Amino acid sequence: MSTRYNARAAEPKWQKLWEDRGTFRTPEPSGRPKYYVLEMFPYPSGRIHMGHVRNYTMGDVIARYKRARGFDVLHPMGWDAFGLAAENAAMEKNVHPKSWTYDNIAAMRTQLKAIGLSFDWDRELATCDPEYCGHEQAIFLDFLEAGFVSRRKSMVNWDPVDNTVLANEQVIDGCGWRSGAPVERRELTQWFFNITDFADDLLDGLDTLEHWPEKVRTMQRNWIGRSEGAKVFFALDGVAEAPDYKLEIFTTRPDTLFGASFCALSPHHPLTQKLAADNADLQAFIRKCDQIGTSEEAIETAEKLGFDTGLKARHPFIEGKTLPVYVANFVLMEYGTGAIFACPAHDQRDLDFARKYDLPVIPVVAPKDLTETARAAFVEELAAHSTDAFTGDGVAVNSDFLNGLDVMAAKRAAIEKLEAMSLGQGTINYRLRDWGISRQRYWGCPIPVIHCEACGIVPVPRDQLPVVLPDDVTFDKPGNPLDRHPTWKHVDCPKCGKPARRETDTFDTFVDSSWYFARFCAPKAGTPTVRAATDRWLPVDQYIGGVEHAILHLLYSRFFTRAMHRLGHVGLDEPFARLFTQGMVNHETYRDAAGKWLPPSEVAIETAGGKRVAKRISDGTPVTIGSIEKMSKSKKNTVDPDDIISQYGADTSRWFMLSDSPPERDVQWTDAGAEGAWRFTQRFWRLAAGADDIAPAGASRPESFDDAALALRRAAHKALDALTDDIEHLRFNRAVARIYELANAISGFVPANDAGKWAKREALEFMVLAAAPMMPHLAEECWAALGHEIPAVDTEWPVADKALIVEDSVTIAVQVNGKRRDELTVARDADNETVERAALALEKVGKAIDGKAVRKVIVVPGKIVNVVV
RNA sequence: GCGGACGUGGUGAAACUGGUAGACACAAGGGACUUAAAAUCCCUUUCGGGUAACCGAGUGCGGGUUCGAGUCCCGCCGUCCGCACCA
Repeated sequence: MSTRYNARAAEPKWQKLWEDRGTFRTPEPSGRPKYYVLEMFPYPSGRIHMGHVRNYTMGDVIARYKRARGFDVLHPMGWDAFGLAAENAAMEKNVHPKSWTYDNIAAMRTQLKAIGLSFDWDRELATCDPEYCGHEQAIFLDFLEAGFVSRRKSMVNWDPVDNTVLANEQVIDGCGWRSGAPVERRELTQWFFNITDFADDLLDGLDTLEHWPEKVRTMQRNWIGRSEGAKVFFALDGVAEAPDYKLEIFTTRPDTLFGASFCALSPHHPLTQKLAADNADLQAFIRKCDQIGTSEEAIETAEKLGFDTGLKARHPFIEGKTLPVYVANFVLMEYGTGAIFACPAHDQRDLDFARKYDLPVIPVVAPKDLTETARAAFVEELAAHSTDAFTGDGVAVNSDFLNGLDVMAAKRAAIEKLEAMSLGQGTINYRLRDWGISRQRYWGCPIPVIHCEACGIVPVPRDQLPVVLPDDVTFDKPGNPLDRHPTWKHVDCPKCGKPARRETDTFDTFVDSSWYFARFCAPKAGTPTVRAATDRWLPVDQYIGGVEHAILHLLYSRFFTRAMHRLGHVGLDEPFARLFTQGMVNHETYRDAAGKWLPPSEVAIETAGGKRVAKRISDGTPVTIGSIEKMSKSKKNTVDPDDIISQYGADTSRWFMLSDSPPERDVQWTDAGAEGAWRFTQRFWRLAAGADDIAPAGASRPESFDDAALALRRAAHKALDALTDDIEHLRFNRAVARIYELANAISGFVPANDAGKWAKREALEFMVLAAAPMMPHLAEECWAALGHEIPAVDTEWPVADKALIVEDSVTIAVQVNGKRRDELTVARDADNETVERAALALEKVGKAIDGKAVRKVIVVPGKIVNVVV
């Protein structure tokens, strides 16, 4: 044996062996239980980063562990390959998005393979592959036929410089994230998935996802934002062009209608727009509202502003009463109907507005159980002075037929009355919007429809799929290259044969990632999915990824699965049975004297007088050590996995990513930590491969063991048992600690006889096999050195002997008045009386009792004795 | 503002359903081996007092429940995340 473990030589060797043997190829149905492990697939940016290493290592540990436990494992990998970055690269570096993307994929595949991940590479796919696109287009056509898709005008964020639509998250402080130009609101005809039709189902489904983080479920619940209430129609006086105009509003508090003091319209409400057409003051007001901006700060400090339209709305319940109609900056067109009725007494915003414009405040709900006088005082105070609206539960007052009812009952009664009068109806409103999927981009999956003057929207016939992107495009001009391509969009209508126009918008890339998990079940099939395959593998048993996808990707995938279920592609609604969101990888930041960010590779850290001091390696100038932040290019605090792997090996990186921090929390990358992990791989190697005082492989178990050997066996079985449980629960940092414990136990053991040698081999084999999912290459190397022909990866997971885990005797703490005074070793099954007597006999206990009368003795078997005096 | 998570040594963290707080690792200090260094091995390391045995304090702060609280309850303070004029 050489004295050093050479990861650089060993790792490729074992990777090749696994590949040659087809070890990780997904098995054909075998009757064994299945397990589908999936990590969110990456965007092929060109380089793997440490976050990927962490994410994929966690998945790999599970995949390898489940494989060893006898599961048929599906563990695929692919590429979320469409997206804007490829077009930006095309513009900046003059490379074609396609070659840029596929080159990146090739580079990243090589990097991922160097980590030794147990993917079935035969199932690899990229969402930009024409086959994948074609199947996605077929699913879209299915959705279209099934009525899950619609096409309508909607307001979008339009970047006037880049000539493209921006997603909400691409708008920063009202400007395009790339161009910096102020974003315009523009009305555009767009394709939508009717996700709101599934809103209730998506909401209810969350209750079944018990193995999802509560946090993610809450976020989705809030995002869907279901609220029950009523639509109310207010007849308007003073709309000259439409005397019968009815203003439709949404409210969750129909019980407060008797407290209404005004109505308010969004600046973007159609009626507002109509009124503004010949009203310059209103136009100016609308402009003022739009200028306030969308930053959090602006919204938080924004004053309530209103513009009196002069219109009057007729109160639905009070004959002859009218309410002024304002345009107000705090009313959003995107929510509800874009118009409200305001009850200042019971809504803070309405109250702020009413106090500012001196509108009436009419309390119609009072706290329960107030005396007559107290209630009158409450009403008086709220109406006249208070600046705090009363939003709590209570009883209706000043509300005619609602008086005396509590809020819930009053809501119901109000809705009933509105419905009877045909002035409104109970309704449910969602915050969730339909999913706009049109993108005016080149590098995406083309939407497979054709626009014909005569026939309208015509789906591309299925035998003409996939609609592929043209290669000959230019990026020298802003806007969508598909749109200005000389020939691509010109096609004959499949229905009437006349010249027609291809849809030039492409899908939002979230569409691509909404079904890839289903495609992985049968990635080569001629149909988008194969039902037998999705039935066999879905749901994904363990899905792992970052929390940043808690809402969009996961919600869209849940929607897709439901829609695909109705069409028979899959047989279930929820694609991901268990979800785990892992934390980020952080690193210290460094800046030079000029405040410029420096990468860790250019900085040397020294410890002087207990303080850490940083210097620039090149010239020794001082460097400021900054805060610990998520690794990012902008702050240059990144560590390249390739560098780490070439320096220490993949197993060291994997080990370090799993140790110390709980997987759901952020982990800090430190050089010292990485070195520590590397030192341990070496120690592990010396311990396992260098052991010359162990029994031969396959030797039968001795009849008896001396105390030291028995203690080692106990330690080994205990560590194995605990580690197995830790991996089952994804507590990788604890699993790592168990390996350290076991290694420490083995290090301190010297066999005194053959039984001892046998015990040491057993412990070493446990250690190697238990570490194998985490450090697979090192484990193989050690396993072979221990004399095994069959690779560790094909060796079954060892099972701990429960009899060895339970100790015969236990050490328990003895407390006096809850304070620990001594400890006591007793037989595991000693009865309470014996334990109590032994505890009281202890010298230190007697001293602590100090002659006082013992009032009570609590004995918790196997845990503790507490003497109360 | 609303919702959620969290707060434990110099550091990352353990502590299952209330039962010996600090496992395991990093860092630091000391020692062994070596001509020397690297590597390795051993020891110390929650804080305060004491040579020591030992004593006292200790899981953000203040209360409470309990024989017993890092863990449960109430009220604060702080950090992080999500949402946000949602009618």
